[in-house]
This record gives sequence, structure tokens and C-alpha cells, in this order.
Amino acid sequence: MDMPVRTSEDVDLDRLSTALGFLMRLAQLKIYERFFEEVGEYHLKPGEFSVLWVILHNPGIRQSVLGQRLMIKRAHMTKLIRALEDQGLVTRRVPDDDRRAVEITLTPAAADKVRQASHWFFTYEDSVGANLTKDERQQLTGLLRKFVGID
Amino acid sequence: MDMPVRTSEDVDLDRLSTALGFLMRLAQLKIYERFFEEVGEYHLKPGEFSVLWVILHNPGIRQSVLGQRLMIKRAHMTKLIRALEDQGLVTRRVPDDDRRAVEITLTPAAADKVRQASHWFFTYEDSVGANLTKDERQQLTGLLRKFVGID
DNA sequence: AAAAATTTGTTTACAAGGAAACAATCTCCA
DNA sequence: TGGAGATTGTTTCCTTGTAAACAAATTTTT
Repeated sequence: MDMPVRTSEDVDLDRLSTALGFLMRLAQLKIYERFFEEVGEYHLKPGEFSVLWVILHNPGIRQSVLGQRLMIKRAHMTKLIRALEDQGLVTRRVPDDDRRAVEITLTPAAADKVRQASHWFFTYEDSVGANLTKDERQQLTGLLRKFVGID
Repeated sequence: MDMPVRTSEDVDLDRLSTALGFLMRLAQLKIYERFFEEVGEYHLKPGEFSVLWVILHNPGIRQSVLGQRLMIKRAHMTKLIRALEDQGLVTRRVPDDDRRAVEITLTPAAADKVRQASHWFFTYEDSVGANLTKDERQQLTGLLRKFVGID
């Protein structure tokens, strides 16, 4: 008699279980899941943190450049930046040499906040590969860097 | 004089460039981007395909089990299944031994369609790691499998 | 220099996905 | 047996992110 599977461990994924796209999706969901469990005192989502972090290290960066590097579309970047501006975390400035563009800078308070949050953020990031050995983790990071084209 | 960065290659990501969560997000976006460029004749999104594929290999699977395995939340699964049902691809059946549950099966037409689409899907999946060597690709797959806990 | 094409950011409308509250059913235990 | 609690799926509302149309400014062509 042909019983339907009842537990998720019994599910037959067949070739899906070696498909990079599928594995990558599961991996990212796993990371984000734990991230939100532990957001801690800094109420920053991963996306917000990475945007603020990059602005901190590249003051006066333009929205478009920021978006290209973080793979965030322009329409969405507009909303992100406005939300950050509303929280008093960033300032926008239209430069004289190109009045279409917008240059983004952190407010001093935000710079402090981001530097502090970064301790927590990178500690969390380090804990992410806890079920891998140190070597495996490094290998994975290296392969992903090559895969996405970060030299 | 302190010029703001103008090109995305010049952006300083600092430690973000080795953060697993960040790299994983970029990797996934890269995969999906190319996926949608090449959807071909089967108008299936990755999520839809993987759901249909798993139902094909586990006929009569319950929504909840399907969701657990693919990491899709119940609320979202309800919508996915209804959409597939509206397209005539799946049938829902409430089993006698648990009248809360719903067992999902592919219609014969859908089974054919999924089998055919799978050729294209897995060909695409194989092409995904094209900028890695065969060895690296295999390593990456293995590490990801371990990372997400697929034995 | 004027016209055409491109770039930059914004707006609007929409799709994907999740959280929380809910109803129905099932399980466990006193 | 009869609650109390857990599970399953659905609904409603909300967040995140995208696509397409647009306006303003810049660059390229002629």
C-alpha cells in the first residue's frame, strides 16, 4: 500500500537536493531566520545594516552606486533612504556637478550607532556557520566570493 | 581632496565582503536574475517549479509537510496551492484519517509538464556555476548541503 | 547649438512572502 | 468522557521588493 509521506524528513527531493539555487535559498532563509531571533538592542534589519555600513565606509556615495553594489533596485533604494532619513540616520545632498544625483552621508549619531551595531552584526555573522568547521566556513566564503564576482 | 566614490567597483565593503549572509544574498539574486531572463517556454517561477517537482515525487504530500521541507510558511503555501489549483495543475483532497489536512497531487497534465520543464530547469541549474570549475561547484554544493542540513 | 539618447531618482501599482488571529479538527490526559 | 492543548489550513493585514511610466538633468550626435 502506497502511503503519502507524513514527515518532512521522508520527503524525496530527488535532484532538487543538489540544485544550487535551491540550496542557496534554504541557506539564506536559515541565516535570516536566526538573525531575526537575535536582533538584540539594535533594531536593524540586515538590509538596513548593510546600507548604513557601506555609507559609513563610503561617505557621500550616490544612491545609484550604492544600489549597484548591494544589488538593490533604484525604486527600492529610494524608499530605504527615505526611511533612514526619516529616522535621522542619513542626510541627502544634491551635488553641484550633477544635479540629478543624490549623495548620502551618515549623521554623526548614526555613525556611532552603526559602529556599535557592527560588533553585534559581525559576531552574529561569525556564528552563522557554526555547524561547519573553520576550514569549511572559509572555503564556503571563498567559493561564494568567487561565485558572485567579488575579487 | 576627499572624493566620494563614483563607481560600484570602488565601493569599500570592508568586512561585509566576507559576511556569509551578505554573500548568500548576492549569490541568490544572481541566480534568480539569470533564471528570469531565460524562463523559456515553461512559465514557471523557481518557487512554483520546486513545489510541483516535490509533489511529483511525493504524491499525496500534505501542505504542511511540503512547506516544512521547502521552508515555505503555511500562509504562503495556501496561496501557492490555490494558484496551482486554479491553473489546473494540482488537486486537493482531505484525507479521512485527518480532516484538517490537505493532500496534494499533480494532475496528469501537470505531471507531464513538470517532467518536461525539469529538463530545462536542471540544465539551467547546471549552468549556474559556470564561472566555477567543476570541482569548485561540487565543493560549493557539498558545503551548502551541510550548511542547511541536508544529509 | 539643437535634437536625441542616456542617466538618476521618484512615483504608482503590483507580486511575493510573513505574522497574527481564527476556526476546525485531532490528541492527550485527568 | 470531556476538557485543555496542539495541529492544520485559511484569512486579513503588513512588509519587502520589483516593474513600468515619468520628470529632470546630463551626455552624445549631428
